[in-house]
Amino acid sequence: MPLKLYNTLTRHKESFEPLEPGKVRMYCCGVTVYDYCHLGHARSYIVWDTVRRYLQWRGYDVRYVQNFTDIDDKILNRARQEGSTMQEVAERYTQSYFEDMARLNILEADAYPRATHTLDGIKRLIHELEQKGYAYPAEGDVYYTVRNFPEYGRLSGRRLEDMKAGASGRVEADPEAQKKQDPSDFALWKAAKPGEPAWESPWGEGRPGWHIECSAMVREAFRTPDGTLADTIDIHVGGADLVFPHHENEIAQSEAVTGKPLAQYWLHNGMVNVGGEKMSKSLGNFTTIRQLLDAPDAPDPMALRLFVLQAQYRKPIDFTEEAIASAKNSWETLQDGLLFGYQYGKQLGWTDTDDSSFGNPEYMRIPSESEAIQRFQESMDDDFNTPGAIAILFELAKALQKEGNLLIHQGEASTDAQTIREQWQTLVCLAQVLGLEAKPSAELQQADSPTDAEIEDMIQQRQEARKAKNFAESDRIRDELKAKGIILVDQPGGITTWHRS
RNA sequence: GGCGGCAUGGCCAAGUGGUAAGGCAGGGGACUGCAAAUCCCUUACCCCCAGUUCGAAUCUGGGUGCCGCCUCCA
Repeated sequence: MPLKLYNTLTRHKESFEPLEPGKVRMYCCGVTVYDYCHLGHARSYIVWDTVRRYLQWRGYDVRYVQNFTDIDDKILNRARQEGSTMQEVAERYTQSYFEDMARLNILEADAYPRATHTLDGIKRLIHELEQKGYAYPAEGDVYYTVRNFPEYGRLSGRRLEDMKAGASGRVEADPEAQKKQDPSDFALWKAAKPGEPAWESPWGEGRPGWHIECSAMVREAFRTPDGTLADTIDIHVGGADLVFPHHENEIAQSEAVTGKPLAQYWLHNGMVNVGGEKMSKSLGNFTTIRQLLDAPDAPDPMALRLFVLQAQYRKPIDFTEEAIASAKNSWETLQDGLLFGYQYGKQLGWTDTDDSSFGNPEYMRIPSESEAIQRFQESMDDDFNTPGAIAILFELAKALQKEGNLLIHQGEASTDAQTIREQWQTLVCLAQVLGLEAKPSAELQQADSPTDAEIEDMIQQRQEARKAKNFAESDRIRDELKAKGIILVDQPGGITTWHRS
């Protein structure tokens, strides 16, 4: 069964065939570093991180590259506001990006090209476009001649004529409009105004337009071993709001020069909505990742990850209190399953629970033909159907939950230890493919935690109170132990068992 | 106005021709002094209308509603 993915370019699910067998070249459009990332960013990068992990799990050697846009009007404005520099602002939010993503268990890319480090490549590309007749200078700016690229609009499924109506009105207010030969043309290079950061170029001091950096970065980041610039990569991803004009323009820039497709597959993630509306900076309805995760009663970052992956990546998701609350509870269930081995492994007679490799998926050998894994792969192969994949995780987690409960309450499981072990390891391995991981908390033995003997003693006292039908006293003892993390379970026959919560 | 997408139980969400996965939240029962925990059971004809078919949530046409893009945007 092949992996299928929905290609925005064709608007169909297609079988995935990398250019080079076994290898995947994947580029993700990153952030403009002028503010903290919000939940929209979180979704996008969780989704693409998951896609990357899955491709790797499928055996592909993936090169994953994601850029930082560190030259931009918005960064500049921010710097002006706070009397800082573009570089300083960009650096700060680049760092905050890494911090936020690490919390969400998003793996680092293989390379993080930045606009400020790509100036040579950008200028070379603009020069080539100029030579081939796709670009023209105008008063220090350089624009792309959209009319000369017949394929323009193919990715976003629109024609130039159709866009005119909506674009008028706005375009006329745009000061750049005077310099453009056509309203659809877009800037490749912008002349610097006095006091703005600027780079030398054949067209005068200035800075690159937004779209050109990605075209230049893809060429350089995926060079062949002999140093030849890359023409085509396998997968290009980003938010659905980048389809037009950003990705459309990237295609126009790159393909006009190379004559080859920029990417074989274009994948786009759906938006995060708030009250049915897109979460965005301009609407002001955004919540930053750190706001959510640092709030009192904040969800575990994995709960946020779960919230995102519980919807298929192309569909919009609504960010609500209720949804997060639900995700928190869901994560509890999954987390208990992931920690099962740490909690019950010894009791089941597993001999390796103290090994340093215990719980590490890399050391787990699970039967790849198992039903759970087959179904997991089937779901994920269908355009990364993470909700379907997560359902399998829950089935495993619930089965383990049941066994754990039986172990606590009856002292033995209903299945043999080896089968349970396989279930647990399967769960841990598959969850890791989705980036969902639970780490055993380092035995936070509270200082006031009573010893086993003390607990037994108190249970004995409570037993006597119960015999005397002094239930107020027996309940008091039970509550006292509960406050110390000891849960009592009264069994039929007057036996009381206990465990630490 | 143009282009595209979505509409499944209280909430979220899979399923794309054979009579509805999963999560969250509920309900009932067993057990219990009570509770907790545990165990068992349980909740949908898939927006509307018409059509194709032996059979449609699933295909076709029409309608309604919501959303995204067309301006910076993940």
